[in-house]
Amino acid sequence: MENPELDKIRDEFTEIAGQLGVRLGLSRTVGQLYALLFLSDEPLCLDYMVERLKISKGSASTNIRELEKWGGVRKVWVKGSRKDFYEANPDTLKIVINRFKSGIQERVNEMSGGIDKFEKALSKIENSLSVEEKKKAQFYKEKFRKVKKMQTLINTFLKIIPKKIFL
Amino acid sequence: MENPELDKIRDEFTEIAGQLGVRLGLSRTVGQLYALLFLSDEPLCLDYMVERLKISKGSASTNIRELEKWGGVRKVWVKGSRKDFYEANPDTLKIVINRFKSGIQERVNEMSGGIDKFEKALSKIENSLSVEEKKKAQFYKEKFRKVKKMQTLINTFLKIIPKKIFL
DNA sequence: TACTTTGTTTAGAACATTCTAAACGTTCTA
DNA sequence: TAGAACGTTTAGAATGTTCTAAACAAAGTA
Repeated sequence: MENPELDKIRDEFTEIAGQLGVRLGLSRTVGQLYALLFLSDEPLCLDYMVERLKISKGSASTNIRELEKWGGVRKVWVKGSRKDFYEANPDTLKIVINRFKSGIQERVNEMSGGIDKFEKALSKIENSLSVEEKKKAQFYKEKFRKVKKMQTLINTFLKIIPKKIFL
Repeated sequence: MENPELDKIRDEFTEIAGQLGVRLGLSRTVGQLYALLFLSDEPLCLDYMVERLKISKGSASTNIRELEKWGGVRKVWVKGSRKDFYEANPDTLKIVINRFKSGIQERVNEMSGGIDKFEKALSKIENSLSVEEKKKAQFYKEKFRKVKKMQTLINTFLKIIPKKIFL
């Protein structure tokens, strides 16, 4: 059943997937877990993954749930076993894209909040500023507006992504 | 010239930009440096940035060049000074997008190479496999083809991005 | 040539992340 | 109810990243 050549290919594939995981802001292990499930024609239990990837039970547990959170895997029930089994969500591309989108959106929105705050702060102190300082404040305001415009563009764009990429 | 309120706003803005830098796979300091230049109406020298951000000269030197590499800033020559001065590339959005694109593309291409290698390796050993193993090898091949398809989609999409977002 | 100014490189410190191992809690089984 | 089988949590180890400080290199100035 176990062929060393086939196993080697699988192991190297998971390794590459691990690097992709890191790039996506997840951990290496998350990527490896997904790859292992992606290359399996049946659901796998934690013990198996621990064995295959040579990782600890704790790490497997934590990371598989992280992966679940991102919609990368789902728990499946296997009759006759008390273990948790998992299978890969086959829609890999969607997972990757969602990971990206929410990552960007999160940060963009966080920034939006900050900018609003700054603009208010500027307006508040504007009157007490010298002519020179007023000029600077005005300059800042323009820059902030520019950032906001950028955020709007990004948000609009993110909304288009799924439509465009799944045509 | 220095107004504490204005300075506070600038400092908080650079702080947020630092977090954005991290999200983009650059360092915090890179983000902060860009923000500082972005909010300045004149080119700044390294000493000034060291002073403002309370970072070391070495860090400033290394990170400003990283930023330069990504097209975020450019060196400008200021008459009467031997120092290097920098100014922000005003096209922030383009920088961010380029950063993303090349980051993804790099990884996708790296993966493509790996997949090709795997497919060749599979073809090579195919004959020496048992019936059961052959089935597994076939299964792997299908999966690899799926990954390749995904990569093609992503590449196509990345080519569209600039057209769509700058309309 | 000696000194100053400026930017770069690098060894190691500080920090953040992610892993492991072990303790723990829960649920099932005998 | 005792023990086994699992998954989860957590303290600390291992690892990786990015910073600082200091030595260094280069190039101008006196």
